[in-house]
Amino acid sequence: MHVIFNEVDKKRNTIQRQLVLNAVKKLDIHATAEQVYEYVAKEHSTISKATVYRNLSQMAESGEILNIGNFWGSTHYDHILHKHYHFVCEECGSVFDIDSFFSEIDKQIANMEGFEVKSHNLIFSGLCLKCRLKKE
Amino acid sequence: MHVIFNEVDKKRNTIQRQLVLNAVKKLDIHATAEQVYEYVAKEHSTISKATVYRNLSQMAESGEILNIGNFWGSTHYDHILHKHYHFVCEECGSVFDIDSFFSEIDKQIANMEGFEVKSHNLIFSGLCLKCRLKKE
DNA sequence: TTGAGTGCAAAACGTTTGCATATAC
DNA sequence: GTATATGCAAACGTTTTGCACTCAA
Repeated sequence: MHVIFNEVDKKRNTIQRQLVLNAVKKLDIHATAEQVYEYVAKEHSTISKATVYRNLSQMAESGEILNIGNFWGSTHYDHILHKHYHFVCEECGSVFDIDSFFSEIDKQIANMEGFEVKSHNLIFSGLCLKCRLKKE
Repeated sequence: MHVIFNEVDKKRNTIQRQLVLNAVKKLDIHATAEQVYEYVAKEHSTISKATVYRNLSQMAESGEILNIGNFWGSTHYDHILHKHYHFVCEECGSVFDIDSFFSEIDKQIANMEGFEVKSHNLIFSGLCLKCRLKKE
């Protein structure tokens, strides 16, 4: 677990790149590009959204972070790299980690259908604790 | 399985509404709003995209069709209502039905985390047969 | 008759792109 | 020095909205 991604991918180690990655980690809320932008802009107000988008896409491509899908109209990123799932609250849109993983099911589906299954993404939805309590 | 959705939801039975629902069924490709629009426009050229979007959202809300998520930048809809999963080809973007369903896992997650889990969405990705064969 | 549904055009939204400039290497 | 990354503004594709009009009930 000590791969230096920047060297592998030959990416320049810019301040912006560091700030974007740091934001995803520090925010720790499965942040969107917008949330990362707002966070980074506080300390480095000249950063542009394009740079945030470019870095997030690149880092997801290289595996430094994870693109966990599009919920509530935006792409969310995760800094936790081990395989796990997510829960999205249908009321407030918050995203939570679900620390389970079914490693066998890709093979099951591949055998059934003849596809080359490379991965799967499992999203639970419902009400988070906060919103559940608010409802009564 | 003979619920008359229009009566339940008090929706007017417009030509456009019928055409949109029919398109989702006839296309049978987990169509996007754009695909539904193009299909319907062939027989009813005056329909507007806004009407297609409005009807798709409404029908997904009421349960007449299923919003199966946002892949490749667009929301896809399914006319098959029984619980099942999907496979998205990362090469061509085609969406296929996977006729499996793990009915117990919502409860497992709920017990673990204290959320009110209402449903889950499982998306497999990889290469479809066509794209797999094209690759060699 | 009347208000839910429509068509249109404009706007909103998230995201990507072209280009001149800045900077990491 | 050079080419990659940046900032900006403009463009993009998807989806939503305001409004006057239409038509299903």
